Amino acid sequence: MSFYARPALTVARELLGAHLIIDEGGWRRVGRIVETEAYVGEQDLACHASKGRTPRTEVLFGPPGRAYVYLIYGMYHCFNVVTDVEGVGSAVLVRAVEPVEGLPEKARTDGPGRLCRALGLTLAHNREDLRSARLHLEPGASVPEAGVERGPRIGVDYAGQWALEPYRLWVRGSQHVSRPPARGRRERP
DNA sequence: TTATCGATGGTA
DNA sequence: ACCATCGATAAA
Repeated sequence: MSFYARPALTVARELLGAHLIIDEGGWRRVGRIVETEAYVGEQDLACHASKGRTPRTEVLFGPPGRAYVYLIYGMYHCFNVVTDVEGVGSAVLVRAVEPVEGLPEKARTDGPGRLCRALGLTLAHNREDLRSARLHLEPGASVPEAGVERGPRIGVDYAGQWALEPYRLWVRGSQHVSRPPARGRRERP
């Protein structure tokens, strides 16, 4: 039973604090995951698997521990980790990391689109096995329960009641969590 | 500070 | 015709 062969919400929780490592093209970059979203299966109207098995979504139903990368709005990519057992179409979207290694000091890695741009993740990484040396995850310092905040997922208003489920998880107080306008209240020092 | 809008291309 | 986004711009 692998780390990924569990419900998306469980994996989303445990991915907080983990390191995302991409080592290819003579360039090693590492980010610490600070924000995730769980997409829990075919019944979840926000999950792409709810559209059924198509060439695009097939990877979601496949074995866990593979990458699901897709193009959104014609110009950005979103990086997901396929979760749960084979046959269940679920995944975890990585929404933000904090720069650890191999990234410009000014690089922004908050938000799924910006993080893929900064780390160089593209459709070329779709369906890639996450146990490879070039693209994998490693556990980092565990985030205590009190350090985890939860709320509704971003940008899935079309999903009706499913949009209200608190499947978005983030590390409390992280300066690298995405800040959508609706919530954009900057806490002062 | 919040609100609105357009870019841009795979997918169905 | 959508769309798990972002950045520019306007308004206040």
